[in-house]
Amino acid sequence: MPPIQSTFRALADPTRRDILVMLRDRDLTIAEVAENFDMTRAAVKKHLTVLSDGGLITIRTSGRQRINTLNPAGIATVMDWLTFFDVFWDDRLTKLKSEIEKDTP
Amino acid sequence: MPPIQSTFRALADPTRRDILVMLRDRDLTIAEVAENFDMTRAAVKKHLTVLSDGGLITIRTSGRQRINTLNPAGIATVMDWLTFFDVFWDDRLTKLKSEIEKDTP
DNA sequence: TTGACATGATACCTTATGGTTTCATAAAAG
DNA sequence: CTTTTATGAAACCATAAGGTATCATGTCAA
Repeated sequence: MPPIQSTFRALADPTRRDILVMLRDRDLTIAEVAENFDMTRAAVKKHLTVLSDGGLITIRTSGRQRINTLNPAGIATVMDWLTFFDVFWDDRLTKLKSEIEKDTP
Repeated sequence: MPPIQSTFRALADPTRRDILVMLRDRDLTIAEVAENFDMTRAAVKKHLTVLSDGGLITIRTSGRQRINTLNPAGIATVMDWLTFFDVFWDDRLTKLKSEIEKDTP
C-alpha cells in the first residue's frame, strides 16, 4: 500500500477527483478519460499516474490500451484515516463528564 | 460551508494532517501548535489558515491568543464525499449479475 | 505607561505541480 | 509491410505552495 501522503495528494486536485467519479461507473482507457476534459491526453495521463501512485486506481494493459480501474482499497485508506476523528466527540464528552464529577463532590 | 476543493487541499499536506491529530486531543494556540514543529510560527499560522479555509478547524480569539479547535463538520464533509464510492462494489455486482442473466437464457 | 508576549501582515525565495509540446514505441488494421 | 491508433517519455513553462525574515499591532502585567 502506498504512503498515505500520496493518496491525499492525489485527492487534492479537482480533475483527479472527477476522474475517480467517472471510474466509479466503469473502467476507462486514457483516451476515454481525456475525452471528458479540455486538456491534452498527456496531462490526463499524468493525473492517472498520480492516482495510481496514491493507490486510488489500478492499471492493466490490454493490447495497446491502458485500462484504468477504481481501487476501493485506496478509498478505504482515506476512510480509515478519517475515522481516527470519529471518537472526537466521545472523548470531549468523557472529559466534560470528568470535570463535572470533579466539581460536584 | 467552504468549497470541497479547499478541504481536500488542506488535507494534502502532512504538517496540516498532523495538526488535526493534535487538535483531536485538545484546543491549541498557534504558539502551542508551533512548538511541535521545526518551522516558524508564521509558517504554522499559514497552515492553520488553510485548515480554517477548508472548514477543518474553527478559530476563536481569547485576549491576545488565537485558539484553534477541530471542526468535525469538515471531517464529515470529506467522509460524505467518499461515501459516494461505497456503492461501487454493489453496482459492479449488479452489472455482473445482469450480464450473467443475459448470457444464460 | 512601559515592556514583554502572542499574533497579524507583507515581501521575498525555492521548489512542486499542472499543463503543453514534441518525439519515440508498440499493437491493430489494411 | 505500411499505416493508423494508443500510449510512453522527456523537455520545458507558468503558477501555486511551503517557508523564512521582517515589521506592525494589540493585550497582559508590573
